[in-house]
Amino acid sequence: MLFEIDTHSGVPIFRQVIDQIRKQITTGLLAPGRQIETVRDLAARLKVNPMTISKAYSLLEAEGLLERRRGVGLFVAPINQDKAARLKTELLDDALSKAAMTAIQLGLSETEAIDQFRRHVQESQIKRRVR
Amino acid sequence: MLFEIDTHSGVPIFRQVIDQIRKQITTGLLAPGRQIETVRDLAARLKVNPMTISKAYSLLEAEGLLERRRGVGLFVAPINQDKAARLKTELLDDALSKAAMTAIQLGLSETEAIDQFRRHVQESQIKRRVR
DNA sequence: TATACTGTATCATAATGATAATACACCGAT
DNA sequence: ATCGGTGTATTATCATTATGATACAGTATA
Repeated sequence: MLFEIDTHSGVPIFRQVIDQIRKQITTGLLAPGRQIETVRDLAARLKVNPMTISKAYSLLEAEGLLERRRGVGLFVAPINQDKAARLKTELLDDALSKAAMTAIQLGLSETEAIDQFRRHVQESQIKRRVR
Repeated sequence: MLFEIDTHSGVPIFRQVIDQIRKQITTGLLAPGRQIETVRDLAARLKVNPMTISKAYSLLEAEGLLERRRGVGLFVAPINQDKAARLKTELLDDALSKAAMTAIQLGLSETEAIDQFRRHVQESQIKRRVR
């Protein structure tokens, strides 16, 4: 479960953690029943306080995406396929609409915006392959 | 100079204000020499504390995008075309790369990602026209 | 039954962001 | 010279976010 944190973005760490895990659950990268990285491990890896991770996990549990097994750890909750799809659409629309609005605000034409976006998609794919 | 603030995004208000004004300056929507909305006015419109706006403006001044005229107000600074272009590219790349990464993380193919993005661009254009 | 893991509660502390109310220096125009 | 408009400094207060250190209940396993 690899991801990074941007400490300069102004977005709270626990929210970034939540966002990343949400993505990984909706795509099935984190499958239901699977145990997620322990609080202490993730905290150490991100060089962040354990309580910050615990907070993120607790909110994800309240959201119904994680399940707690006392003394054992936190696991990905079983998830309805419809719900997963809805969540995924929500995350996607949010990200894309923000970017689209920025491109339009910056005065790009539809074609220009899409060309630029294509470039970034291809770069992202490369990064992903390299990992 | 119209824009909105999302108080639920976790991103500080003063940063959102800075982002919006940066966009409007780099595109020339806010032309050099033009006076920007007063601290008190913008604060009232966004229903936000004046000092929060003052902070945003001060940082933009430190960045060289605004100029102070004592007792009068803040004005858009003259800006090198190269610099404007560079800033614009920076803002655009930032927005698009984030969105692209999200789309890829969510498992979309290049074609799917672009199709979805096109949809959002068209929606943004409509919103813009309506205003 | 120890031991070593889970998550989390509980303090205290600190930085950051935002608010509120007041006051001040500055400028332009009446 | 006064008045109303600039931005901003000041002081106090508050919520949120994050840290650090310590401690504890629950569970699995040796």
